[in-house]
Amino acid sequence: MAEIPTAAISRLVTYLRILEQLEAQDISRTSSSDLAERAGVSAFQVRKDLAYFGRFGTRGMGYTVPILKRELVRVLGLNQTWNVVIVGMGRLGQAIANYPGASDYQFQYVGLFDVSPAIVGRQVRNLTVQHMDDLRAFTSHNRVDMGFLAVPPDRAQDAAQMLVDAGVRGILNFAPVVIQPPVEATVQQEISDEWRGVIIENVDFLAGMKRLAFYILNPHLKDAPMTEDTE
Amino acid sequence: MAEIPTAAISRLVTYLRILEQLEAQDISRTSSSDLAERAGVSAFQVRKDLAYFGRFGTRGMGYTVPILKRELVRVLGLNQTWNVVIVGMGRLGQAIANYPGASDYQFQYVGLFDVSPAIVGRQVRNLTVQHMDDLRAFTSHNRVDMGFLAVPPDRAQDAAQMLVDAGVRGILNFAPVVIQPPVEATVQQEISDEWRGVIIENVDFLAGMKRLAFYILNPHLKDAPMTEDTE
DNA sequence: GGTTGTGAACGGATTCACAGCG
DNA sequence: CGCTGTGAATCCGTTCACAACC
Repeated sequence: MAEIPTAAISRLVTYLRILEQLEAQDISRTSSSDLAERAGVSAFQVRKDLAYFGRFGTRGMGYTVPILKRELVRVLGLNQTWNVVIVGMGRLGQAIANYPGASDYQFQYVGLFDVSPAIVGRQVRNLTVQHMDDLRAFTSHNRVDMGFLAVPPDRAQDAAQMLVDAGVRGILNFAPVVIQPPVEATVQQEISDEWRGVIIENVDFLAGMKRLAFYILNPHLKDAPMTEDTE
Repeated sequence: MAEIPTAAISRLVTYLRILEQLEAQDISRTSSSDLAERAGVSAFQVRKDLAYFGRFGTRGMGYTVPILKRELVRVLGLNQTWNVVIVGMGRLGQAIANYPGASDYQFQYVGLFDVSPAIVGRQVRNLTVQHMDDLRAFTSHNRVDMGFLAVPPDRAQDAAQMLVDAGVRGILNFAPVVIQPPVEATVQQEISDEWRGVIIENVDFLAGMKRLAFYILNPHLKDAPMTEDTE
């Protein structure tokens, strides 16, 4: 399991972003070494990462920006609509909802939820924040693919459970906690079926801050982000 | 270079968080398998990760929560004060500034910066947002260890350069771009000395969102986050 | 000539088995 | 006897060298 390195997927996202920039600058051709330099990795790495998914270039020529972009969009599953709910509409949830770029690839916020009376009912980006109690009813009437979790740490596990009960297929967890499938107390293997196949991805800013502190104190342990000779 | 896996550092941060929770629950002892279960990794992994930095347990007994916590705090460099400036005080910057937990380990926001007239002068968490033009003067009068970068993508590289010029030792980059040391146009190896040793850590929510999309479509490629048998 | 695509080699990270010690 | 700490073994990801091809 995991024949394609997870790190490769992160890099593909980076390559795609670079291709968007190239396209915006009307640059129509690129190469593995050009991409490598812009992405801060080796050209070998670029070619290997792309090779996991197909043959997108022309030998002797390089890659055509729009073609490679289209292929990466397809590979990453960004050529389809993703319906997203955000759970937790405090400052962080609002920042996420308003952050530009999510809609570029059909990520659509279809529902916003919170429990605080001060927040429920508020208008954010032409959506009205609903109460968490209404999440279940909402998802039974609307397709929801992902949930973004922006609640306080002590609420995260419960909120994640509600998202899974509501049938989301993936959770982007912003809370600094490890989200766990429940360890069903009495009956073996029962509740956890809902969790089977639910993908959890973490975006943890406090952890990033602490890693940064560590690497400032131990710079030699950091694999330098490659700049000069790319190959 | 990189005798200690970078992934190990991320896991140490997780262990530390778990130890805080245990302490809050007045649990004073734990073990590698207990930590492993809570962190979603194997017990081997926990022991190996800790072994990179010392011997913190007692054979036959396990670990004492406060002791292991203290040691991890020391290892991660969290037993000292870190002075932080935030560059970019839009919604995201404000959410970061107000996010609880940063001050737990002496991360102190000492300066907030932006370029927008609508934002400069505003009061956030008993600090007044200053103009980017004043960053240099500010850092010459105040020690600043890290910069958090929460500006729009097209501003990120420039803002990073300003932070480096201002002498920060690390950047936590929230913008969806690769921050690069400058490729000094004319003279070889000149400007990039300032960049030598500057650590860059990324927290990219748009990338997380796209990885999530990919893994929802290709769940078998995701290394399952370990739950059941921990060893 | 130039650049991609890829099997093989390498190195680093995880897993394992067990020695060490309370 | 139990759980840690760790050298050895394995596995996986990155690097490499070069064959394939425009």
